[in-house]
Amino acid sequence: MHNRGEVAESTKRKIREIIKELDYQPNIFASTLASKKSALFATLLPQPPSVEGYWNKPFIGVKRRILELKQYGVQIQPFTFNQTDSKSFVTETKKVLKLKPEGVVFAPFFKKESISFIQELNENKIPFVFIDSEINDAGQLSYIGQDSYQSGLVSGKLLDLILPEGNILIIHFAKEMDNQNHLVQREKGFYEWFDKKEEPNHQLFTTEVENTQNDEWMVKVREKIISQNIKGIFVTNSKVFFVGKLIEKLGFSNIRVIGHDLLKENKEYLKKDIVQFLICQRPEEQGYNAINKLFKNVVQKRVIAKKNYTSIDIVTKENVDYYKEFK
Amino acid sequence: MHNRGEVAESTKRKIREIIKELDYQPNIFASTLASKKSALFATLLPQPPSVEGYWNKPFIGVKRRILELKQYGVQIQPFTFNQTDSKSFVTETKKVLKLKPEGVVFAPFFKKESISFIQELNENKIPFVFIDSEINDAGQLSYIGQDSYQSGLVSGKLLDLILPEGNILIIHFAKEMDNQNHLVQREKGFYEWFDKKEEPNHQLFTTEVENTQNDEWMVKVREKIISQNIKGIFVTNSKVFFVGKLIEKLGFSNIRVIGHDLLKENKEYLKKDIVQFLICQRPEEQGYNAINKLFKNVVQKRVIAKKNYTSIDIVTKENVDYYKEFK
DNA sequence: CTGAAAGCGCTTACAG
DNA sequence: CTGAAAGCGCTTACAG
Repeated sequence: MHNRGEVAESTKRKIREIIKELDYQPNIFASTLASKKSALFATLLPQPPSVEGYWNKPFIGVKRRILELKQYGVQIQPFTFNQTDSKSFVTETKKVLKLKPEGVVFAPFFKKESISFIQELNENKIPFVFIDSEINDAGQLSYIGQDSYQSGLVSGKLLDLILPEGNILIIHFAKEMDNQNHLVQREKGFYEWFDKKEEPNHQLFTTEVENTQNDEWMVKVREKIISQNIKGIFVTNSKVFFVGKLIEKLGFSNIRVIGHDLLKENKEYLKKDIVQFLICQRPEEQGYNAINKLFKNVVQKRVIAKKNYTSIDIVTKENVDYYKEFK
Repeated sequence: MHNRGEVAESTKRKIREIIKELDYQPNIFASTLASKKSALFATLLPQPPSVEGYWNKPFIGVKRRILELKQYGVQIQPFTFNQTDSKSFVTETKKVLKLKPEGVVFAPFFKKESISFIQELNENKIPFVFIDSEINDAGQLSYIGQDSYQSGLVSGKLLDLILPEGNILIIHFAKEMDNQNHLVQREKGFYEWFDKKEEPNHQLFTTEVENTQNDEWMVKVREKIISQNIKGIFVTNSKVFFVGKLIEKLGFSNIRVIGHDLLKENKEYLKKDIVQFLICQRPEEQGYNAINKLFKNVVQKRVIAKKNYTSIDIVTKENVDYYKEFK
């Protein structure tokens, strides 16, 4: 039945008929119990700076699916790198390759460094799934995450909607921002919204904040807010709570703020009405799905979709409590 | 090990220790393969008026979970009733009771009639799960659906946000609206938003449309729009496409519209910018979860959460394409 | 009460 | 090449 050697075509047909007639459905429990397959996967994700950091969330999803798949003999070896240090990323990719896993889930955080990693993965025929940000046509099995450009567009629309007048400051809290593709895309989408407006009534400015160890960055941003008549701020990643802190500390009022992701601190600023909208992307689900796609392809030999865009959730003070991590 | 008769306390302890030591995890495949349990569930949901109707969606989720659970021996008997006829609901409840299923998923659409059904279910000790709308403390195993009051509040906020001036019309496309609790709750939440505003600048009106067979209702609503200076419309259920039709037909401009649920027609009006926001609730997920909760409780004897609120998704032209039915 | 055997529906190594 | 047997890790009816 399952392609064992040569069978006469007529017999094949007969068997298929019987299968159809009886509506035969193989019992997956008996099947997996008897087969005893196994697989080793690796994950390579950013190390969250704290237990409240964004990257804990995808990893929660990863662990959850791995736990479920233990029964199938699937194992995982997690690796993490430092978000502010592209060299640590390279070091870890080498460890991954040395392990020779049967599949890899990773965030192509640093574009340049990711490309050489991908080349090696392809050479070794190790299937891989992108999570969080993507590189087009790199031979990936699948991408799991937001459409960053479109999410930028949504942010633009919403900030425009709540901003009667004044200018807008886009803040990237990141090092090597140009090497981080999804931040670039979010900014692009955001600009696009205002570019296509017929009667532009806001001017846009962009700034990068690389270091938040001390409060120096606040001085600079404050300066910009005042000199450029900033009334709206868009933060391109999950670090919008820094802007919340700035607003609280310096006592600004009437500044509208949009950021990303449901971190605990971000949620607090949402509830305090200092941040008006958070754009969210179900990170636990992403981690869960990334492992699941790998499993379905590698172990179950199924074909899977190349792009798996997560929803672009618009979260406000009023609906935030209904976005929980898994059910 | 699994509570078979009397075992000495000391032996029990020893066994538990060994279990812990080996980190023993029972193999669910072997377990379900050997046990051969089975269960029969019933669902009682509204009959969708067309293949595009809302109630197809929860049922897609129901069928999906049932298909997965076939392996566990779970079977389902679906019943449907006519949304505009509470008597058909009563008729079907009788059929359900006659079947004596081991669990029921149903939408307590008509409050009064549901209460007597619930009484019988409780008497027969048949566990049941509410979907879509809920009745408090009725002995349900769980509720799966939105927090309708809160979702009304979100609608209020959004319509307020995009409405510089003018009045608001709330339309219920429903018969026996007072008997449909979640519509009442949505309206309540919606009003609440405007009630707590410090400087009210919109007046609210409510109307019910019971019959959409012909276009008579349009005449009446048109009259209201003009005489009461209506600039915003909120439709409390998935029938907002009717308002889209009205606006297209009568050529109104500058009316802002908010409604519910991602029906195909609603989506079209969203894309045409005739409807500005749709509040959504992941209906397929709800159907899937409802069956799953029943399964977990009845077959797996697990304890499950009493309230399972779905997220209140804010859907616009820009993010609509990323809300797909299941992944 | 309790130990040991049969069987759940498959897969796979093996003998013929 | 192909049929029949062993075994996956459990549950449960049964004998003692």
